[in-house]
Amino acid sequence: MPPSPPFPPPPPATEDELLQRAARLAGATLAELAAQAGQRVPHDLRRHKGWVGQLLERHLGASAGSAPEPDFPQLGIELKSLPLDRRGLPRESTYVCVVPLEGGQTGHWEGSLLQRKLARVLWLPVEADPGLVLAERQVGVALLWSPDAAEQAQLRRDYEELMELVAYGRLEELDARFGEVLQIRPKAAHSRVRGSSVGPDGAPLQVNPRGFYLRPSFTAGLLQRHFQG
DNA sequence: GCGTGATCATGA
DNA sequence: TCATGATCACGC
Repeated sequence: MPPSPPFPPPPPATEDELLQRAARLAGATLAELAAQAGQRVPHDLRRHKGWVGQLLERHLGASAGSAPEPDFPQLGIELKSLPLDRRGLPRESTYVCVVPLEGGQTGHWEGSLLQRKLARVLWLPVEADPGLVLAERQVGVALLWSPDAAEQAQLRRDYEELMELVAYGRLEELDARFGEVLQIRPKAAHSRVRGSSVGPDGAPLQVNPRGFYLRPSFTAGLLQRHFQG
């Protein structure tokens, strides 16, 4: 019997180590990964929405917890699971990070939390067709991605456009339709949650917290860029 | 309560 | 079918 590796594993020391761990997940079912983690597979995700992502985090040794920084701080790499439908297209937008609603951030792309989180992302595709039982869904081949010049430019344009509205206190007229590849949507336990922001006149204002999300068309594009033509 | 992990549920 | 706005669970 080969010795069982420790579980959960410690944070990967190098990028290669992370990639090797991720490669071993390809083809595994969620049932297999849950068993290795000593967990039971929920019947559905309705009350376990982050379960798949957190299971993958544990298998890879992610350490950042809920801190606002990449999942592997030493490596500067963010981990994202990507739920795919039967066509291989993303079913959902991808949450990236909270939108800074009051000061602190300049609105400049460089150095922003969003830019740091998207600088290097380990995408882990996971089957997510509604017709597939959760336990039988398989993990796909991981992709360590950085935005290319075009993607970077588009992200930056959207970020600056969106943050300009935020900076001018025009949050109330900002909705999910803004942004070509990046959007801002509510991100809270529920719609009654309030957080501090600033109104158009500069006066303090309490609003529902927001998050940055990548549109499915954007993640579909980066998958195609790497796995197809 | 906040930021993380996300998916759900509804209307167009 | 699809995007938006709403919501669920966890660690601290």
